[in-house]
Amino acid sequence: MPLNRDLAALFHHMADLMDIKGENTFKVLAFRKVGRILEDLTHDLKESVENGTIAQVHGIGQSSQRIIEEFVRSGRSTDFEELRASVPAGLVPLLQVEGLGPKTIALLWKERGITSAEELAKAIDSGALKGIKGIGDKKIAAMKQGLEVRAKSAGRVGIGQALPVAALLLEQLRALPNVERAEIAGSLRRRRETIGDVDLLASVRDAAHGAAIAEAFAKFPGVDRAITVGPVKASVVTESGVQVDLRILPVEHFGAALLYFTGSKDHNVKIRGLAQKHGMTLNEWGLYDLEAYEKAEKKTAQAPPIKALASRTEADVYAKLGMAYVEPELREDRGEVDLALKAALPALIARADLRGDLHTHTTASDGTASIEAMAAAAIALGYEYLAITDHSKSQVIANGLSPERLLKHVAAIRKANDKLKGITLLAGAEVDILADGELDYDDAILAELDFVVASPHFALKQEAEKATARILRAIDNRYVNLIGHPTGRLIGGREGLPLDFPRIFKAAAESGTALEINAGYPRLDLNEVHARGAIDAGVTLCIDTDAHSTDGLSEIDFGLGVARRAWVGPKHVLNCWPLQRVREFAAKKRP
DNA sequence: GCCGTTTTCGGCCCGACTGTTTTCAGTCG
Repeated sequence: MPLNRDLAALFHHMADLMDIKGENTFKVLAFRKVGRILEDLTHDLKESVENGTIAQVHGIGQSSQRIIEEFVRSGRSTDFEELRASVPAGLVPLLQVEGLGPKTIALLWKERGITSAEELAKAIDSGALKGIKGIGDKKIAAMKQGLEVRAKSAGRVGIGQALPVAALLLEQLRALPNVERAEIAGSLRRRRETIGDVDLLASVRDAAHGAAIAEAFAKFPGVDRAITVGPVKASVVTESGVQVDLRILPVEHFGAALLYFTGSKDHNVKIRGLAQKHGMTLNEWGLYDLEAYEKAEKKTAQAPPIKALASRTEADVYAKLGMAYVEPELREDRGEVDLALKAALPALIARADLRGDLHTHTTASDGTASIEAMAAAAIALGYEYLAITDHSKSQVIANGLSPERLLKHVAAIRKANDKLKGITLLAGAEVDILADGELDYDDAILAELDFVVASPHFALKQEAEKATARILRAIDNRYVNLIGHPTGRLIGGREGLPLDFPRIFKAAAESGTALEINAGYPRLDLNEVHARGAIDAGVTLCIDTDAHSTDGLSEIDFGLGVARRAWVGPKHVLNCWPLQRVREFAAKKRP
């Protein structure tokens, strides 16, 4: 839904411009919030404008509504254009520079006429920044470094790259003396598909150990340089260019700190507001009685000297706020707080709910393991069934199977299945959806299979109408049970097909065709927004690894992360169902 | 700009760290 994305970007852009202009902070925040709401919206904005539902969205007021309506109607916004004309465009990217915020950028603009990163770099080198009140030598040096870092790094990194970095540091952290417990927090714990920085949390029995831990952390192998190092907090940049923030807390405050450091920021704001409403205050040290907290004598980097109402575990804090425990993947201020207050949160899918994997490869095409080896790995994971779905003939590079080879492969799968105990193998294929939506095998061949995955692999730059028609045609085929990685996107790589999702969802739901959440990084396709939209439209999802090796089968967790962030439960997911129901699902579509 | 079992006006989460500062502003998460 490019319109949603464009408008979300517009609101973020406007917020940036207003920030630099020095507009009221809360106004800026309001615009950022609208931007975020639009990003998360699972239905098409054009529709919500036409049927008036946009006015009902909490957080979108009259002003934003007016901007949205104008943009949907005309593809432009006069408010945005006026705003853009009043601030040099080159200043906006400077907000991404570490250590540079709106106030400093405005100051540089006003005092030295700087309007871009290039001009700032020149001014730093020529010494032109000297003498500005409030900007000293260290600040100038920090700006110089910030500009250099930005030139090198690509910003957010994918979860597939960030998780190994975090795991390595976590291991070293846990090995330090006096570290009681260490955990991943932040957006990585919430399983966002990309990560701005890695957040780690360590607890100690005695707060006095904090400084030594922070210093040791700043010198871990793999750490390139430290940004800040204090007794309760340290930030470093790794050699791979990822920023890692560490927070150190006494054990009795671990829960509150984990909650605070896991975020999201918007979730935190919401529950802190809730605390306030009940005469309490919530911070990273704990949940406190507001009156007692205000009277207490507080010191920087030390827990307040009063007893917390809750602080040891996240569950304690939520309970004291009158809420059910909220899983990290749900903490995005997407309505989870209200539901937690009513104890009405959805049951999320978990690893143990999965009964099989319905999209896997073997040595028959481009996999590295035999049918038997894949089956053994699936048994080890506790699966009840496994679909073997090798590539079809167009995938020449992947050693795709000709119809003749496929039929032999099917016979081999059935033979292996007869011998195996403890698991059922389904004979399948991952058949290419050609550019016009035709499938890479004839129906007569597909009819021989137990389970058919159809996926787009090439021509992934088609425009929306053509791409949508292509996938719809595949869904229309009675033998197709699952659309694999429906868009073909790659995180940090390619955009993928710009599908008209409402139409895809409708067709998939009506025809009894499942849509995949491909768990392989960097695919994660469908993404969380589309997965949520799919279940809202009554579509059955399927979470598969697309494994090309036995190890690949255990890479399911990224896919589960996407699903959980999309509020997906086991009832929505085909491969959480018993085999008999999976067979019925497939049979129902056939004549 | 957004919102309302504290409010249609007046609030809007909270603390750590850094740098340039004699008591605080800016940035970050």
